[in-house]
Amino acid sequence: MKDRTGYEDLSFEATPLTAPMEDYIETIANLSSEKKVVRVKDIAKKLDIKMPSVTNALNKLKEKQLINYEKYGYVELTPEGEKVAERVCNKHSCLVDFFSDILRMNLKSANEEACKVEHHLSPGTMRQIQRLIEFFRSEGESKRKWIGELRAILDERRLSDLKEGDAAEIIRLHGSGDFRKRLIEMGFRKGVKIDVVKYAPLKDPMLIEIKGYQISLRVEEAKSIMVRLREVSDSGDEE
Amino acid sequence: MKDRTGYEDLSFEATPLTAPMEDYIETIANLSSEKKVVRVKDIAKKLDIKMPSVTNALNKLKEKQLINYEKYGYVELTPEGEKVAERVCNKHSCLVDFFSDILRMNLKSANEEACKVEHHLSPGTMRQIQRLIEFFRSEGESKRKWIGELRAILDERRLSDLKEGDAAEIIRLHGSGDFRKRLIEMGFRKGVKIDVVKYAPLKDPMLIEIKGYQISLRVEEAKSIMVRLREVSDSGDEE
DNA sequence: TATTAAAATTAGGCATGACTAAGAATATTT
DNA sequence: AAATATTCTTAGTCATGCCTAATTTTAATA
Repeated sequence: MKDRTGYEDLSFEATPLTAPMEDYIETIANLSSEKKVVRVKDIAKKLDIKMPSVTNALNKLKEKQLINYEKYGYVELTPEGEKVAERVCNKHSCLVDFFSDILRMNLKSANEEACKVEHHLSPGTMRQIQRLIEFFRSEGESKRKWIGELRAILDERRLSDLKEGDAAEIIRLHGSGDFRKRLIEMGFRKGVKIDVVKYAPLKDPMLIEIKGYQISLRVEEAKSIMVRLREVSDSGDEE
Repeated sequence: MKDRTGYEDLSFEATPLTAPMEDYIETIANLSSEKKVVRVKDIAKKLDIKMPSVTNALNKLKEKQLINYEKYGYVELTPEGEKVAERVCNKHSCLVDFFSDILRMNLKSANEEACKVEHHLSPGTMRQIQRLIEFFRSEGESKRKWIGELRAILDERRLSDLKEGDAAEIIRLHGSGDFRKRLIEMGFRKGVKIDVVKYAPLKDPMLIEIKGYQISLRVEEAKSIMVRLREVSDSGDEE
């Protein structure tokens, strides 16, 4: 910014932070409430990047006066940085609430999705989402029934959309006669409980547990099995 | 990808598109339904970037076989590109619906916000949002009342959050006695209608029309005036 | 057809933000 | 205290995706 006023740079108009920079601030804030001191190594690990990238970013954040940081030293947010952190963290947790409480996604997915969009939504939009959440949470007799209806819809998934550790209950079977028949023979019926044990490395065959037996299903097959989430909720992340 | 199978590159695993590249595809799709032919200049204008940037991007998209494009020629999506476009456009319109119908934002804001996040949400999340929208749209006697309640909440804004052209009605006045008193003298009372005429270039003083008079208000002042949207809805984009 | 105007391209730059390789500073151990 | 390990930084590279300036191609007009 040109110094046309005669004042020092008072940052009348702070450059808005880029998404990655917001991520750094957020991570630093999280780490400092977890640990005594925040180190380059920790940040690198949390963000899954290499240390030199962190050093580089820290120098930029220092220039913007968002952190206190000396070479080889620990990292701390300045009051200004704290402000930014609070804004970002509020967005994040508001979005997590939206994804988990309203859209009924599991916490892991909710967190991932929040991370991806939190840098891109305007305050106005966040305010509206906040209100939506509050409305859902506020009590009300008739409201409860309605929310139950909505949840029944949102909790219905294809078996293939579940994640490791998710627990569900069969609602119905789609698909053509042949495979469907085999499923029924194996005990896939409405009301039967299913647990997702794990996915193969490439995420294709999925291993599920049903009635005490473990069965491996191709994802394509699992798509025809509609289930309702129990306990932990979820949303499929991949198509 | 290394050619370890002996096959040519069949793109088993197409590189996922970056956000800007998805934007190009989306823009091309939109333009081709608007116009007879799609030209570099049109794309540049729509995305508000310069032509060389477009040329550059088109060459990359051509390599990925998403568009047909010869030097100095028109641009067309390949069938593969159409698929991508459909995916992206579906996301976009689903999000617009969410922001406008559910969060009650005006179309312009809804579109802007959709553009910003459409590249970052997973298919699983989109599916849940889609269901939420469908649920809101499906009819139901008791549901209507409930939705009305929600809208009353979501349609409440600070006057400062409105956009040019928005129409609203005063709900109540916050703020301390002095300024509040002046407002009341000027006719700011519950139920009175207000139109936002325009904002000054820097968005600070806002010009509103009330009871046939035009009044200029500082944004800080307008924050203390709570209104309910009529007709066109909106969400404030700036803090 | 020659000339001008518009559109598109090439070439070269720049900011971000990641990386590797190598070396310097700090901590830890012996 | 010296030796080793860990942590951190510097220096230099690379991919994206934008830009400007200058040139070339195509289209429109005289």
